[in-house]
Amino acid sequence: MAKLSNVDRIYTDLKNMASHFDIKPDEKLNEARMAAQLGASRTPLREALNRLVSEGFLTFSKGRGFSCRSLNVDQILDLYQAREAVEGKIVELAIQRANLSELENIRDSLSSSENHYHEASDATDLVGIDEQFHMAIAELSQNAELIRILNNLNDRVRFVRTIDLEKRRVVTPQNHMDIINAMIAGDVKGAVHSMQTHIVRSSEEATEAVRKAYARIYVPTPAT
Amino acid sequence: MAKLSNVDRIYTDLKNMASHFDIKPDEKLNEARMAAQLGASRTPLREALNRLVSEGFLTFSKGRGFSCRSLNVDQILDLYQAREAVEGKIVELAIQRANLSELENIRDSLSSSENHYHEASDATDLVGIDEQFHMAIAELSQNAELIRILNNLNDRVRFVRTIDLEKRRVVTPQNHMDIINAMIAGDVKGAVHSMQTHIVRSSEEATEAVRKAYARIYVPTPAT
DNA sequence: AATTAGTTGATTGTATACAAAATTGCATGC
DNA sequence: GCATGCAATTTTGTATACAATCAACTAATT
Repeated sequence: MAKLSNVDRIYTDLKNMASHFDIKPDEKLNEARMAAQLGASRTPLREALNRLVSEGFLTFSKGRGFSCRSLNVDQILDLYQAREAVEGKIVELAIQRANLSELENIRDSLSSSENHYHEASDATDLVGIDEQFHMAIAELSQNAELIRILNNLNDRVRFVRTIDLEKRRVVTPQNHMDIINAMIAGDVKGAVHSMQTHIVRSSEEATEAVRKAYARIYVPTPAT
Repeated sequence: MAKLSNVDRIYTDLKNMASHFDIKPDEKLNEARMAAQLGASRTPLREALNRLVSEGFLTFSKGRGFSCRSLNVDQILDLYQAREAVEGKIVELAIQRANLSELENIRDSLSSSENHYHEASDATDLVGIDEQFHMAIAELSQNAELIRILNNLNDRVRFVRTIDLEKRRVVTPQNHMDIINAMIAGDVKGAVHSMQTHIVRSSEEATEAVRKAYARIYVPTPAT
């Protein structure tokens, strides 16, 4: 409906590639080749690349062009900590501003998706379900800026989280239930604490996940 | 030393213009005219514009080009709330990670700049001193992502804060002293609370400040 | 053998041209 | 008077051309 510009399309494609490290960490990317690959000229490509620089997916240095961001544990931990800050505030605001039925809706869709947690075949789905929960709460905060920041943070940790879940296969729907129940009870402190604990727990796996992510990036999968 | 590209220069200029609403809220900007004004062609201009879209200074819609973001109270309050979230976490991390002398340095430069608070002729200086304090603490958090987000938030509220201080002429160095003292004492709860209170207090003036900002934007100053 | 200078090739940086789309102004009809 | 449709004009969207810069390689000098 809302017309998508060519730049938007290129931007989305590139963001996916950068998120999944299809462009390898620190790898310089060739504009002409990439433009051809995406079926466009360098002009709209570079516009999209500039957006991604501002969003932390790429880096740029004059004369040397664009490179994928590097992948290291410190950066990932920084992102998780930023999520703690942002989502703590989000929970606080959501409790203030949401009405009961909105919160109950989230809780209900949570119990119904509990099945999915066990059926879900690949880690991508698991991460998707988790993100959906967090974004649903974020919407209730009614703070466009926090939503925007959280979206960006999610985009940038998604790959590592997916890799993490791929092997561990452990997801914690109980955490989600604790969070939403505390919110329904109006227990701000408890809800914020549950949320932050939930995120910290995820981040603790980050070190190992980054190592796995590297293996995944540099040893191509046999087939899909 | 670090070579600045043309795009970087244009980007910086445009960001200043957008920050100060030299481009009026919701005003569509003409690329050809703007390019001429900045002494460049549309190609690097559009690259810079795309960066600013990603950073929340401008909006873009296909076929209609770029516009300045709109200015309203809700958005400003959202930004202040995001600052609360981010700076709360920053204080927490800075206490964990900074050594005593680093904190004492900030305290010392604070007392020496107290003079400036009274001498400082224009509101721009006052806001600058305030931002410097907040960024100094942010550096001690050693979290690049939180620093990055805070920089962006500061850029986007600066104009309104400046307008606010211009008339009120009231700045609260005591707040800063309370924050840094609590940090030196290792009082995490107290420090976070002081920081957030400090920000909330500022945000309470936002409604009035936005009104003043509008007056400033649409009634050009006689001369400089 | 190591280092530096020079040369070549590839890649980025920017201007410009042109095509596509949107806006404006005007005329026409209701 | 107001809305509607069409033409003219402006503005945006993208490709391409070319200039400036960088990287890689070779060759010469110490």
